[in-house]
Amino acid sequence: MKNDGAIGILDCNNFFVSCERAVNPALNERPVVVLSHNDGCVISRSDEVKAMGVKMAQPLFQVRKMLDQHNTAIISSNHSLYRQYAEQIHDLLIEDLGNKVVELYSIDEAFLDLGSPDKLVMLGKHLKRLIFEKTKIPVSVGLAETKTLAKVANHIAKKSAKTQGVLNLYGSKFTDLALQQTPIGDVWGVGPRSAIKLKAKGLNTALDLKKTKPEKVRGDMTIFGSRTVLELNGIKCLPLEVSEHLAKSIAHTRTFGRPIRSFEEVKKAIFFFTTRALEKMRWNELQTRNVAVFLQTDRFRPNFYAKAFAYRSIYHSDVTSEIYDWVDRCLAEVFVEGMEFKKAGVILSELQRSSVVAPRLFGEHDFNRRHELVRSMDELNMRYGRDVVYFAALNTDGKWQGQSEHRINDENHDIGRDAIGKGKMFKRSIRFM
DNA sequence: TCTGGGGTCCTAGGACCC
DNA sequence: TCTGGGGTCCTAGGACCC
Repeated sequence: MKNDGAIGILDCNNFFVSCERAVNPALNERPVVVLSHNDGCVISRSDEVKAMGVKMAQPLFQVRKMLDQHNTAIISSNHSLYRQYAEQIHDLLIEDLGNKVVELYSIDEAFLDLGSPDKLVMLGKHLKRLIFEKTKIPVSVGLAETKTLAKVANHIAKKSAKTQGVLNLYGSKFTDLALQQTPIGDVWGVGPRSAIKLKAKGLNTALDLKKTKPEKVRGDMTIFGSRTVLELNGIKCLPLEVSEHLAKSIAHTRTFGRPIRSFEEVKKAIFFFTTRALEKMRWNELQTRNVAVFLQTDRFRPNFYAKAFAYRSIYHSDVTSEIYDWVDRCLAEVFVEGMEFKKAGVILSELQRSSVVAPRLFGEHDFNRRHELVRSMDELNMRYGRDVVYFAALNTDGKWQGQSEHRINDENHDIGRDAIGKGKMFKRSIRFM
C-alpha cells in the first residue's frame, strides 16, 4: 500500500434493520428495531428509533412502551439473513474494486485502499448507488488519509444530510473542523473508559486529541492511544489487512431462557454450544487444541459468580467426541452444586488450519477415521437440516433455550440454509456480531 | 418480572529459571 | 536495617470494536 494513498470506509446504515426492510418494504413506513438473542436488547435501530433516544444494546423492557406508542416494528434477529446480505455486498465490492484493496472489517463494514486521491467522491457515490440498486441496503462512505480519519468522515457522512452519504476529508482543509465537531468518545479506539480519563485532562474533541503528543496518552490508553493520535494527524499506523483473515478464536455463548441448577441441564447446553462452535470451526477448515468453558450466574443479582476453565491438549482436533471429553473436564471445574446459572459458553482457541496440523505420534489412524466421520455428519446436517444426525451426548430440546417471540416470516426469509447448502456459510471470515 | 454475542489486542504481574 | 537481580513466558483481566 502506498503511504500517500486514500483510505475509504464503507459502512451499511442500520444494517440489521435495513436487511429486514429490504425483504419487507412495508417496514419502510414504520420505525424498526431488531433484538438480540432472547429478545433482551435492542441491537439495531432505524433512524426514527435513534431519534427517540433508544441506545445501542439497551434492554427492550426499558423502552418497550415508547416503541409501541410509535407503532415500532419489533423483530427478533435473523442472522442468516444478515449474513447473506453481507456476502452479497462484499461480492459487489470485490467485483468492482478487486480483492487486493478490500478489507472486510466486520459484518457491515469494509475498508478500501483507494490509492490515487483523484475522483474519490465520485467513486464513493458510485459504490453507494451500486449497492443500493442491487441490494436496497443504504451505505455511507468516509474517505481520508488513515482509517481513523476515514471513520470520522464516515460518522459525519452518516449524520449530515448535506453530504448525501459520502464525505471526503483527504487533503481537505475541513479536516480540523470535522475533528473539532467530533466528541472525543466518538473517535475510533477511544472507548468510554479512556474518554473519561482524557476529558479529565481537558481533551474534549478529536481535534484536542490530534494536537496532543502521542506519548501523553500512552499511560491512559496504552500504545493504541499513541497510534490513534498519529492516525488523526494523517500518519498511517493501521494498514489495510487484505490477506485472508484467519480466526484466532471461535465461541458460542448464550444466556439461558431461565436459570438452571441441574448439572445435567448445564451439560446439555454446553454440549450443544460445543457442537455449534465445532461446526463453525470445521467450515473454516480449522482445528483447535484449547477449549474453554465458562459458567455465570445472573450478573444483575448479588453474589455474581463467574468461572472459566480451559483444557489444553497436545494435539489439535476437530473430532466432536474427543472434544466433548475435553469440555467435560472443564465443566467439572466450573460447575457448582446449588447455584443458579444464567449464562454459559464455549470458546475454541489455538486454532490451526487442518491442512497443516502435525500428525499424531499415536492414534493417527483412528483420529483420521473419526475426522472423516464428523465431516460426513456435517454434510448430512448441511443437506437435510441442522442436527439430523448427532452424537448421543447432544440434546437439542433443553429448557435452557432462549426466547424469540418476535420472529417474522421465518420460513420464507431464513435463507441461511441455502447458503450452507452451497457450502458458503462461514467459509468467509466475517467477524460477526 | 425483563438486561446480547463474538471477536481482538495490550499489559501487569506471577511463575520460573539461571 | 536487612531481604539478589534480571530475563522470559504465560495468563487473567481490561478495554475496545461491531
